[in-house]
Amino acid sequence: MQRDTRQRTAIRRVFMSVERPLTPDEVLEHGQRIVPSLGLATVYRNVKALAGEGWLSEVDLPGGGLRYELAARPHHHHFLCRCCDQVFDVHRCPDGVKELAPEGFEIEGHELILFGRCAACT
Amino acid sequence: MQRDTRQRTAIRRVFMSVERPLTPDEVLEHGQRIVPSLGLATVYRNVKALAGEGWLSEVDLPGGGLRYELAARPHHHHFLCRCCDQVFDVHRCPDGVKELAPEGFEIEGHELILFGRCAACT
DNA sequence: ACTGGTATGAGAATGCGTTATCATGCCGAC
DNA sequence: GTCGGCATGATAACGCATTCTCATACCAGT
Repeated sequence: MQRDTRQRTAIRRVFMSVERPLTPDEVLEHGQRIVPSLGLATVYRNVKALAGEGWLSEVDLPGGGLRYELAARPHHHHFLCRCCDQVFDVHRCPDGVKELAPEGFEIEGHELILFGRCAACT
Repeated sequence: MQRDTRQRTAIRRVFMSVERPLTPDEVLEHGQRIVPSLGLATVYRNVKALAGEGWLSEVDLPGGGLRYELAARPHHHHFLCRCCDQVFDVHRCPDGVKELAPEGFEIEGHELILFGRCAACT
């Protein structure tokens, strides 16, 4: 059975208040502002559970380490700031992606990552 | 000073004969067909050196672990086969990528990754 | 061919992200 | 409020990619 703990509630609140994918470390940092005793293991456990039940989705970007974001977001892509390593959402998507694959290749999905400097780092 | 060893020559030949990014393990596997005694440490050393001198470029895709490819290739993107984990080149690029960034964000580069099944795995 | 010195290779060691351990805390049904 | 049992948290352990170690091999200049 799924208990409703302060920690789990805090982690959910973190994702609902931030509109970008977070690493477990970032979740920990934000979550400790709500529950100071929050531990990293708890973050991993809950984030994995929330992804398992479809509430979060995994975001696998270059640079190692999975990030997580709310699953209930429309199709979008990501901007990775080379300065602060934060990831931001990009809500537009180029047209014609499906037509880019070589002959005989079957496209199931795509990911577009923009690299650069975010507004705060410029 | 840079010596011209059988191993280094073999590694260069591997990249010149394959038109897709390779992981160190893939380089080892292909290279051992030329120099059977080739070791993984040597692959890592040479691949890093060749990237340092600009002959190879690093390809950082989701899924962990850097891949390498010839640096002297025109702009292109990648197709990651979810079945065999090989990466293939995609030579076309969607238009208007530069215009996708949010206000105040400065784009320095972009990477488009297609996921699916390659021709051999279909 | 000789020789100095760099490159190699097998395995140990490292770094890092993630997961397991287990005593303790706290949720929630009673 | 009491109590059983899952969740938590500090830390150890793990997996994996990558790098280091060092004795040996083999380029390259003579």
